[in-house]
Amino acid sequence: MNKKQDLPWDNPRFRNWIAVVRAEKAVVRALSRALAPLDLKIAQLDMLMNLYRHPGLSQHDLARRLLVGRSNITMLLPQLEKQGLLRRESDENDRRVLRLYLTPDGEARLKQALAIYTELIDRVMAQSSPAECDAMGEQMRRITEALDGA
Amino acid sequence: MNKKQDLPWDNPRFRNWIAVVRAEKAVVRALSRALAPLDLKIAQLDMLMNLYRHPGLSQHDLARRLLVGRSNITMLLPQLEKQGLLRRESDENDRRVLRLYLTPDGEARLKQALAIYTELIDRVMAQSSPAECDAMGEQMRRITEALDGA
DNA sequence: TGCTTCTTGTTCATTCTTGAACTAATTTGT
DNA sequence: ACAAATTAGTTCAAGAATGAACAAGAAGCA
Repeated sequence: MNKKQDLPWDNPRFRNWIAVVRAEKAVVRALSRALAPLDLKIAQLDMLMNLYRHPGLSQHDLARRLLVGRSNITMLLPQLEKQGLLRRESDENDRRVLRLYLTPDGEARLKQALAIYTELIDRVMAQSSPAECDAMGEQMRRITEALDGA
Repeated sequence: MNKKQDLPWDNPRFRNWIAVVRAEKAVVRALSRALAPLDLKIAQLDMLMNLYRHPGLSQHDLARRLLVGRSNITMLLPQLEKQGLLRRESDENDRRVLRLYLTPDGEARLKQALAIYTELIDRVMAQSSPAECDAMGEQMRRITEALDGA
């Protein structure tokens, strides 16, 4: 009749998920600090990464990719635009949409940031074998799919 | 000489970590929505969980456990106190510190929230075998340790 | 064509989080 | 014992993220 017996800390799935949350938070903090010298926030880096891989993305599509609201994009873009890291071009076929492109400066800054990011992730993932790492990535992709479907 | 060849998306470690970030974000969004009917935010649930397991925690120690600033605790506590979910008692030995305890109402609300949380995590982790899940948890714990040390 | 409905991006008010500066209380060193 | 350095908690201003309400443009349908 121990009241704690049915609590989630005895559930391996729950405990393991908590470990994921803690690790993710720790990495985010480390990355934030590592990026500070480049004057880049993580949210900004996410944008640059997406625009590098998908040039010409609309603000709406970028928001969906980043899992943030459209208004968030509107508020963050001027910072990056003022720094000259990206530019907005209005679509000729649809005058509502603005298409986003990295500038050469934007690409250069992105690559500096990615060097820092990969260095951190390599260090962090060195805690596991390549096979373990892949297995974990696979699990995570399944989780994302399971939630996106629902 | 493809300029993209040395980019992190070709690095399995990097790609797998991105999968972690995306999965974590997806679960957080799902949990947020699932908790809305209880009028609880995730940050508040985190507090209640920690106070349940460690009654009498000081605000400072709670902040360290949650990896947030002390001021954050100060700002969030009144909400939970007003709802009658926890109480603050000043320590007799050290008049600077306030010790935090769940009220019976707080415990009851916490258990409702944990039922929702575990249901979600069970569903999400059902994507992996128990062995895979444990292996992943272990990797995550190693990552957290590696970063906490540094 | 003309009217309704959707969609894109912006604005605004609100909430969360942070870090620096501050007060009060305790500890340390001499 | 007492000044200096630490520590716990609070306050404040600023930055980020959200969702609702809105304007302009596009699409669907009679």
